Amino acid sequence: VVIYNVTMKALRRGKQWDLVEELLQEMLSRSIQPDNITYSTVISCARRCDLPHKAVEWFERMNKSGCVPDEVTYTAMIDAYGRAGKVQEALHLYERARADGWRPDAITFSILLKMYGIAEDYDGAHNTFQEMKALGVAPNLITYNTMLDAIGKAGRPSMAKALFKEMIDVGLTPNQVTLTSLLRIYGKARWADDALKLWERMKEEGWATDLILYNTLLSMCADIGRFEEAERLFQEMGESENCKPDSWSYTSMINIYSSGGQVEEASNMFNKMIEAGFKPNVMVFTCLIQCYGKAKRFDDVVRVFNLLLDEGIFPD
RNA sequence: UGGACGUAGAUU
Repeated sequence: VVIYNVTMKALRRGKQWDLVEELLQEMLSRSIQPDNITYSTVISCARRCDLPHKAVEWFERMNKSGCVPDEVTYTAMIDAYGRAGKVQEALHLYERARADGWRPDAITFSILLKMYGIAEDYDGAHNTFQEMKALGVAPNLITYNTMLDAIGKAGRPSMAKALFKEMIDVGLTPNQVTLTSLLRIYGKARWADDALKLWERMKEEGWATDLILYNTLLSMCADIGRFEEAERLFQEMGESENCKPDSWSYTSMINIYSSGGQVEEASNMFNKMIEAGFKPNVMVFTCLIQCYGKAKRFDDVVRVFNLLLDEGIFPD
Protein backbone atom coordinates (compact mmCIF):
# COMPACT_ATOMS: atom_id res chain seq x y z
CA VAL A 1 0.00 0.00 0.00
CA VAL A 2 2.77 2.40 0.89
CA ILE A 3 4.44 1.96 -2.47
CA TYR A 4 1.18 2.73 -4.23
CA ASN A 5 0.54 5.74 -2.06
CA VAL A 6 3.95 7.21 -2.69
CA THR A 7 3.65 6.63 -6.41
CA MET A 8 0.28 8.34 -6.53
CA LYS A 9 1.58 11.31 -4.63
CA ALA A 10 4.38 11.64 -7.17
CA LEU A 11 1.94 11.44 -10.06
CA ARG A 12 -0.31 14.00 -8.47
CA ARG A 13 2.42 16.59 -8.82
CA GLY A 14 2.22 16.23 -12.57
CA LYS A 15 -1.59 16.20 -12.52
CA GLN A 16 -1.55 12.74 -14.03
CA TRP A 17 -5.10 11.83 -13.13
CA ASP A 18 -5.43 8.93 -15.55
CA LEU A 19 -2.36 7.23 -14.18
CA VAL A 20 -3.49 7.72 -10.60
CA GLU A 21 -6.88 6.23 -11.32
CA GLU A 22 -5.28 3.34 -13.15
CA LEU A 23 -3.08 2.62 -10.17
CA LEU A 24 -6.03 2.67 -7.84
CA GLN A 25 -7.93 0.25 -10.09
CA GLU A 26 -4.91 -1.97 -10.15
CA MET A 27 -4.76 -1.98 -6.37
CA LEU A 28 -8.38 -3.02 -6.16
CA SER A 29 -8.02 -5.74 -8.75
CA ARG A 30 -5.12 -7.17 -6.82
CA SER A 31 -7.14 -6.98 -3.61
CA ILE A 32 -4.76 -4.55 -1.99
CA GLN A 33 -6.89 -2.53 0.41
CA PRO A 34 -6.49 1.24 -0.15
CA ASP A 35 -6.37 3.20 3.09
CA ASN A 36 -7.15 6.76 4.05
CA ILE A 37 -3.81 7.92 2.77
CA THR A 38 -4.58 6.41 -0.62
CA TYR A 39 -8.01 7.98 -0.79
CA SER A 40 -7.00 11.40 0.38
CA THR A 41 -4.22 11.40 -2.21
CA VAL A 42 -6.63 10.35 -4.93
CA ILE A 43 -9.22 12.92 -3.90
CA SER A 44 -6.75 15.78 -3.75
CA CYS A 45 -5.38 14.71 -7.11
CA ALA A 46 -8.87 14.81 -8.59
CA ARG A 47 -9.45 18.31 -7.31
CA ARG A 48 -6.08 19.54 -8.59
CA CYS A 49 -6.99 18.16 -11.97
CA ASP A 50 -10.37 19.92 -11.78
CA LEU A 51 -12.27 16.67 -11.70
CA PRO A 52 -14.54 17.10 -8.69
CA HIS A 53 -16.95 14.42 -9.87
CA LYS A 54 -14.08 11.96 -9.68
CA ALA A 55 -13.41 13.03 -6.13
CA VAL A 56 -17.05 12.42 -5.27
CA GLU A 57 -17.08 9.08 -7.07
CA TRP A 58 -14.10 7.73 -5.15
CA PHE A 59 -15.24 9.18 -1.87
CA GLU A 60 -18.49 7.25 -2.27
CA ARG A 61 -16.74 4.08 -3.28
CA MET A 62 -14.53 4.47 -0.27
CA ASN A 63 -17.54 4.67 2.03
CA LYS A 64 -19.13 1.66 0.37
CA SER A 65 -15.97 -0.35 0.81
CA GLY A 66 -16.25 0.20 4.52
CA CYS A 67 -13.23 2.45 4.85
CA VAL A 68 -14.10 5.21 7.31
CA PRO A 69 -12.81 8.64 6.27
CA ASP A 70 -10.44 10.28 8.71
CA GLU A 71 -9.93 14.00 9.16
CA VAL A 72 -7.51 14.39 6.29
CA THR A 73 -9.79 12.62 3.86
CA TYR A 74 -12.67 14.77 5.03
CA THR A 75 -10.79 17.98 4.47
CA ALA A 76 -9.56 16.84 1.08
CA MET A 77 -13.14 16.14 0.09
CA ILE A 78 -14.45 19.39 1.52
CA ASP A 79 -11.78 21.12 -0.55
CA ALA A 80 -12.90 19.30 -3.69
CA TYR A 81 -16.47 20.47 -3.12
CA GLY A 82 -15.35 23.98 -2.35
CA ARG A 83 -13.36 24.30 -5.58
CA ALA A 84 -16.31 23.09 -7.55
CA GLY A 85 -18.43 25.82 -6.02
CA LYS A 86 -20.54 23.26 -4.17
CA VAL A 87 -20.77 25.19 -0.95
CA GLN A 88 -23.78 23.33 0.40
CA GLU A 89 -22.16 19.94 -0.09
CA ALA A 90 -18.94 21.14 1.49
CA LEU A 91 -20.71 22.50 4.54
CA HIS A 92 -22.83 19.41 4.83
CA LEU A 93 -19.75 17.24 4.92
CA TYR A 94 -18.15 19.55 7.42
CA GLU A 95 -21.17 19.25 9.71
CA ARG A 96 -21.24 15.52 9.29
CA ALA A 97 -17.60 15.22 10.22
CA ARG A 98 -18.10 17.43 13.22
CA ALA A 99 -21.06 15.32 14.33
CA ASP A 100 -18.67 12.37 14.24
CA GLY A 101 -16.73 14.14 16.92
CA TRP A 102 -14.03 15.56 14.70
CA ARG A 103 -12.20 18.70 15.78
CA PRO A 104 -11.40 20.76 12.70
CA ASP A 105 -7.91 22.24 12.49
CA ALA A 106 -6.39 25.29 10.87
CA ILE A 107 -6.14 23.54 7.52
CA THR A 108 -9.85 22.79 7.50
CA PHE A 109 -10.68 26.39 8.18
CA SER A 110 -8.27 27.60 5.54
CA ILE A 111 -10.04 25.38 3.06
CA LEU A 112 -13.41 26.78 4.06
CA LEU A 113 -12.07 30.32 3.78
CA LYS A 114 -10.71 29.54 0.34
CA MET A 115 -14.13 28.27 -0.66
CA TYR A 116 -15.82 31.47 0.44
CA GLY A 117 -13.14 33.45 -1.32
CA ILE A 118 -13.86 31.67 -4.59
CA ALA A 119 -17.57 32.24 -4.06
CA GLU A 120 -16.77 35.91 -3.36
CA ASP A 121 -18.72 35.56 -0.17
CA TYR A 122 -16.91 37.89 2.15
CA ASP A 123 -19.41 37.53 4.96
CA GLY A 124 -19.10 33.77 4.83
CA ALA A 125 -15.34 34.06 5.07
CA HIS A 126 -15.55 36.56 7.88
CA ASN A 127 -17.97 34.41 9.90
CA THR A 128 -15.84 31.33 9.40
CA PHE A 129 -12.78 33.21 10.56
CA GLN A 130 -14.63 34.30 13.70
CA GLU A 131 -15.94 30.82 14.33
CA MET A 132 -12.46 29.43 14.04
CA LYS A 133 -11.16 31.75 16.70
CA ALA A 134 -14.18 31.09 18.91
CA LEU A 135 -13.39 27.38 18.75
CA GLY A 136 -9.88 28.10 19.89
CA VAL A 137 -8.18 27.13 16.64
CA ALA A 138 -5.27 29.47 15.97
CA PRO A 139 -5.05 30.76 12.40
CA ASN A 140 -1.64 30.09 10.86
CA LEU A 141 0.19 31.93 8.09
CA ILE A 142 -1.72 30.19 5.31
CA THR A 143 -5.03 30.87 7.03
CA TYR A 144 -4.22 34.56 7.13
CA ASN A 145 -3.06 34.53 3.54
CA THR A 146 -6.23 32.84 2.40
CA MET A 147 -8.34 35.30 4.35
CA LEU A 148 -6.40 38.21 2.87
CA ASP A 149 -7.12 36.93 -0.59
CA ALA A 150 -10.83 36.63 0.19
CA ILE A 151 -10.79 40.21 1.44
CA GLY A 152 -8.99 41.24 -1.73
CA LYS A 153 -11.68 39.70 -3.89
CA ALA A 154 -14.21 41.70 -1.95
CA GLY A 155 -12.14 44.83 -2.57
CA ARG A 156 -11.78 45.92 1.03
CA PRO A 157 -8.32 47.39 1.49
CA SER A 158 -8.92 48.68 5.00
CA MET A 159 -9.92 45.22 6.20
CA ALA A 160 -6.80 43.86 4.57
CA LYS A 161 -4.66 46.40 6.33
CA ALA A 162 -6.20 45.54 9.67
CA LEU A 163 -5.75 41.82 9.10
CA PHE A 164 -2.13 42.30 8.17
CA LYS A 165 -1.54 44.20 11.38
CA GLU A 166 -3.25 41.45 13.32
CA MET A 167 -1.05 38.75 11.90
CA ILE A 168 2.08 40.69 12.70
CA ASP A 169 0.76 41.32 16.22
CA VAL A 170 0.24 37.62 16.84
CA GLY A 171 3.85 37.07 15.88
CA LEU A 172 3.60 35.67 12.37
CA THR A 173 6.12 36.66 9.72
CA PRO A 174 4.53 37.46 6.37
CA ASN A 175 5.85 35.51 3.42
CA GLN A 176 5.84 36.22 -0.30
CA VAL A 177 2.25 35.12 -0.63
CA THR A 178 1.10 37.53 2.08
CA LEU A 179 2.93 40.44 0.54
CA THR A 180 1.76 39.65 -2.96
CA SER A 181 -1.88 39.63 -1.88
CA LEU A 182 -1.59 42.79 0.11
CA LEU A 183 0.32 44.74 -2.52
CA ARG A 184 -2.17 43.71 -5.12
CA ILE A 185 -5.03 44.90 -2.93
CA TYR A 186 -3.35 48.25 -2.27
CA GLY A 187 -2.47 48.68 -5.92
CA LYS A 188 -5.97 47.99 -7.16
CA ALA A 189 -7.42 50.32 -4.57
CA ARG A 190 -4.86 52.96 -5.62
CA TRP A 191 -3.62 53.15 -2.06
CA ALA A 192 -0.27 54.43 -3.18
CA ASP A 193 0.99 55.50 0.24
CA ASP A 194 0.26 52.19 1.88
CA ALA A 195 1.69 50.27 -1.03
CA LEU A 196 4.93 52.20 -1.07
CA LYS A 197 5.23 52.08 2.69
CA LEU A 198 4.81 48.35 2.65
CA TRP A 199 7.43 48.06 -0.04
CA GLU A 200 9.83 50.09 2.13
CA ARG A 201 9.09 47.89 5.07
CA MET A 202 9.78 44.75 3.05
CA LYS A 203 13.21 46.04 2.29
CA GLU A 204 13.90 47.14 5.85
CA GLU A 205 12.83 43.86 7.36
CA GLY A 206 14.62 41.86 4.71
CA TRP A 207 11.54 39.84 3.89
CA ALA A 208 12.28 37.45 1.06
CA THR A 209 10.98 38.14 -2.41
CA ASP A 210 10.33 35.88 -5.34
CA LEU A 211 9.39 36.28 -8.98
CA ILE A 212 5.66 36.54 -8.39
CA LEU A 213 6.19 39.19 -5.76
CA TYR A 214 8.43 41.17 -8.13
CA ASN A 215 5.82 40.96 -10.85
CA THR A 216 3.16 42.09 -8.44
CA LEU A 217 5.30 45.06 -7.48
CA LEU A 218 5.59 45.91 -11.17
CA SER A 219 1.86 45.91 -11.73
CA MET A 220 1.34 47.74 -8.49
CA CYS A 221 3.62 50.46 -9.87
CA ALA A 222 1.47 50.50 -12.97
CA ASP A 223 -1.67 50.86 -10.88
CA ILE A 224 -0.37 53.83 -8.96
CA GLY A 225 1.48 55.36 -11.90
CA ARG A 226 5.08 55.00 -10.74
CA PHE A 227 6.95 54.04 -13.83
CA GLU A 228 10.39 55.18 -12.59
CA GLU A 229 10.14 52.72 -9.72
CA ALA A 230 9.01 50.03 -12.10
CA GLU A 231 12.05 50.65 -14.28
CA ARG A 232 14.40 50.39 -11.33
CA LEU A 233 12.72 47.24 -10.22
CA PHE A 234 12.86 45.69 -13.65
CA GLN A 235 16.56 46.38 -13.85
CA GLU A 236 17.06 44.93 -10.40
CA MET A 237 15.33 41.79 -11.59
CA GLY A 238 17.63 41.52 -14.55
CA GLU A 239 20.62 41.68 -12.22
CA SER A 240 19.18 39.20 -9.77
CA GLU A 241 20.07 35.54 -9.69
CA ASN A 242 16.76 33.82 -9.34
CA CYS A 243 14.20 36.46 -10.26
CA LYS A 244 14.99 37.14 -13.89
CA PRO A 245 12.11 38.85 -15.68
CA ASP A 246 9.66 36.42 -17.23
CA SER A 247 6.96 37.04 -19.82
CA TRP A 248 4.68 38.53 -17.17
CA SER A 249 7.35 41.04 -16.20
CA TYR A 250 7.90 42.14 -19.78
CA THR A 251 4.20 42.40 -20.37
CA SER A 252 3.76 44.55 -17.29
CA MET A 253 6.50 46.88 -18.43
CA ILE A 254 4.98 47.21 -21.87
CA ASN A 255 1.67 48.02 -20.28
CA ILE A 256 3.19 50.59 -18.00
CA TYR A 257 4.90 52.39 -20.89
CA SER A 258 1.90 52.11 -23.08
CA SER A 259 -0.49 53.58 -20.57
CA GLY A 260 1.93 56.44 -20.05
CA GLY A 261 2.09 57.03 -23.81
CA GLN A 262 5.79 56.17 -23.94
CA VAL A 263 5.80 54.58 -27.35
CA GLU A 264 9.55 54.28 -27.80
CA GLU A 265 10.02 52.59 -24.47
CA ALA A 266 7.12 50.24 -25.03
CA SER A 267 8.43 49.26 -28.40
CA ASN A 268 11.96 48.72 -27.07
CA MET A 269 10.62 46.55 -24.30
CA PHE A 270 8.67 44.57 -26.86
CA ASN A 271 11.85 43.91 -28.82
CA LYS A 272 13.72 42.95 -25.70
CA MET A 273 10.97 40.57 -24.82
CA ILE A 274 11.34 38.79 -28.13
CA GLU A 275 15.13 38.81 -27.89
CA ALA A 276 14.82 37.20 -24.49
CA GLY A 277 12.91 34.40 -26.13
CA PHE A 278 9.39 35.10 -24.88
CA LYS A 279 6.39 35.05 -27.16
CA PRO A 280 4.10 38.01 -26.67
CA ASN A 281 0.41 37.13 -26.54
CA VAL A 282 -2.69 38.89 -27.85
CA MET A 283 -2.83 41.33 -24.98
CA VAL A 284 0.66 42.58 -25.61
CA PHE A 285 0.00 42.99 -29.29
CA THR A 286 -3.26 44.80 -28.70
CA CYS A 287 -1.60 47.06 -26.23
CA LEU A 288 1.24 47.92 -28.60
CA ILE A 289 -1.06 48.53 -31.54
CA GLN A 290 -3.11 50.87 -29.44
CA CYS A 291 -0.01 52.63 -28.29
CA TYR A 292 1.24 53.18 -31.86
CA GLY A 293 -2.24 54.28 -32.83
CA LYS A 294 -2.27 56.98 -30.19
CA ALA A 295 1.11 58.18 -31.39
CA LYS A 296 -0.20 58.12 -34.98
CA ARG A 297 2.55 55.76 -36.08
CA PHE A 298 0.37 53.92 -38.51
CA ASP A 299 3.16 52.15 -40.34
CA ASP A 300 4.11 50.57 -37.03
CA VAL A 301 0.49 49.67 -36.39
CA VAL A 302 0.44 47.74 -39.65
CA ARG A 303 3.84 46.19 -39.01
CA VAL A 304 2.87 44.87 -35.60
CA PHE A 305 -0.48 43.71 -36.87
CA ASN A 306 1.23 41.62 -39.53
CA LEU A 307 3.58 40.24 -36.92
CA LEU A 308 0.55 39.16 -34.97
CA LEU A 309 -0.89 37.38 -37.98
CA ASP A 310 2.45 35.67 -38.57
CA GLU A 311 2.26 34.31 -35.07
CA GLY A 312 -1.19 32.97 -35.78
CA ILE A 313 -2.67 34.70 -32.75
CA PHE A 314 -6.32 35.65 -32.42
CA PRO A 315 -8.24 37.47 -29.71
CA ASP A 316 -10.02 35.34 -27.15
C1' U B 1 3.30 7.61 2.37
C1' G B 2 -1.92 11.63 2.54
C1' G B 3 -5.16 17.64 3.13
C1' A B 4 -4.94 24.36 2.57
C1' C B 5 -2.55 30.18 0.21
C1' G B 6 -0.36 34.69 -3.96
C1' U B 7 0.89 38.10 -9.77
C1' A B 8 -0.74 41.52 -15.46
C1' G B 9 -2.85 43.21 -19.50
C1' A B 10 -7.74 45.28 -24.58
C1' U B 11 -12.27 51.55 -25.74
C1' U B 12 -13.75 51.57 -17.41
